[in-house]
Amino acid sequence: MLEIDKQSPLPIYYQIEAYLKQQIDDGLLKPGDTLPSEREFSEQFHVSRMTIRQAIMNLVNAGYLSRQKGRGTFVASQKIAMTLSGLTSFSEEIKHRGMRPLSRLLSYEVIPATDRIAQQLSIPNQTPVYEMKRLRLADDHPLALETAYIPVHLLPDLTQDDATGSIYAYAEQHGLRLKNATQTLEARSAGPEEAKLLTISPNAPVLLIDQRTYLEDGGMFEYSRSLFRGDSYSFTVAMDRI
Amino acid sequence: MLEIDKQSPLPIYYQIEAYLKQQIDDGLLKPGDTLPSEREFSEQFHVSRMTIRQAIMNLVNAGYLSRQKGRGTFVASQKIAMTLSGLTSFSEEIKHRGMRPLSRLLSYEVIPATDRIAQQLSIPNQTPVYEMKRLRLADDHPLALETAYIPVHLLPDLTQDDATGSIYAYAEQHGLRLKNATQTLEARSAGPEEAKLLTISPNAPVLLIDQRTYLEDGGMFEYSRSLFRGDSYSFTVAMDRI
DNA sequence: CTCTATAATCTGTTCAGACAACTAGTTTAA
DNA sequence: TTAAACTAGTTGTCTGAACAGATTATAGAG
Repeated sequence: MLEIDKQSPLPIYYQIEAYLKQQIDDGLLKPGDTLPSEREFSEQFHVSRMTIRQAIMNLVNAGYLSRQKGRGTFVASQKIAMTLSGLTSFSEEIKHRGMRPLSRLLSYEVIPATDRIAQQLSIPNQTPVYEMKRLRLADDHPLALETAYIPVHLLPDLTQDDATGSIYAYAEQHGLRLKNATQTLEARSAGPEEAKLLTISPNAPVLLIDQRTYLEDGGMFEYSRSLFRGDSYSFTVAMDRI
Repeated sequence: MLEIDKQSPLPIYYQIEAYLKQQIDDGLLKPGDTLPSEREFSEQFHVSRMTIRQAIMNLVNAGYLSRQKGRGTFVASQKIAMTLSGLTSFSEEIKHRGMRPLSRLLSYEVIPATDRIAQQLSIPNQTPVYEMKRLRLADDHPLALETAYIPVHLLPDLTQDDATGSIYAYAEQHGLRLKNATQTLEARSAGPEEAKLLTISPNAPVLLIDQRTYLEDGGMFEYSRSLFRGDSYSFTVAMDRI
């Protein structure tokens, strides 16, 4: 039974939201199950119906619940929720698939932005940017080849050591607030050098993923281009409102 | 200037939402612009602040706006909104890219579901399903090869003619409410027959997209597998909360 | 026993107001 | 001059209430 702490700095709706999400993740609430009505929740937790509503609506948007006017609130099928709440960090994703992630830094330098990179990052030509090439491995098997570009002025003190770990974590520790990203996927054939690094034969199919990462204030943080081995990586995405 | 119709069957928040979306799409509100505060809107439209909030929050979730506590509400960069509101129909997407979509029905039959298809559709083995193969063209150039499976009991009266047009539209006209879909993408090499139909050389890279479409009640509507030409198709997706 | 009207229950929408937390600019004190 | 305190403005959270619209169960009429 959930105890709500109205004194907590965490909002009440957030506490209820986390509680329900836990119940679903733990399997105590199964897909198709009917949830108590808003009024019942409201009395049970001694909070306003609008507060309950906010918790429920967030879970509906995240794909955990579904509701129908006049009928009630139901637990949604699980797969959608998994893919809708976008976990993006390479390390997290590999761990989630039950493998051990590893990165090898192939190169690290500061270069003036070329036309294409400047355009992708929405910055003037020749602006200094970090260029970092990394080989991504899962259980010691090469999985992807990534080239990332970040404007130097956003992270002026970044060192080669920092680049070995998670850049996202480093950025957030230095006051940058990342908000969202867009990815563009395409099928390509691997070139000779790429094939060698990924230990596949030349012209084998690879998934080319261009990623643009945005900051809270709307500015761009990073542009990266990755090549994933076609035989060992697939990408899943959920879409609403067809 | 927007006139709100409080007698309209359309909710007030929805009218405000549509009005703001229009302003953004028309370029009257540009990325980075600051919106009036909630209180100002509230007085301007003579509605409660909570109603304004609901309109704004929906647009924030759709990627059109962003907000910061203590600062205000701002128009977000456009690309994200475009990809976040998931337009999925092949025809719509091709039109959106300024091309002319066309479908050629290659085969249409009712078969008992094989293991793989039954599993993908969450139905018992051997259940009758429609199998429809279509070649998708954009401006008369072959773009994709699609094989779709739909349980017969969901659309018992489907004819070959119906299958030539939009199945989604047909399903909705017959009382089925589609809710969402998941897509899994992978890079592959084209086989000999596939290559011939797509007019590419054998072993050329193709994008394999598996799609599962769900109904409002949580049941599955369709499983389809498409092969897109790697040289002429890319797929974009937006992700929140990194 | 069947069909229809009614009632109860549910989510959806809207309101007016209150206080908290954060931001940015201004004023005051050292 | 500089730093701290204050203030006005903004979004975030929460309350309690009311009515609308959809769905389901129930009671009553035929």
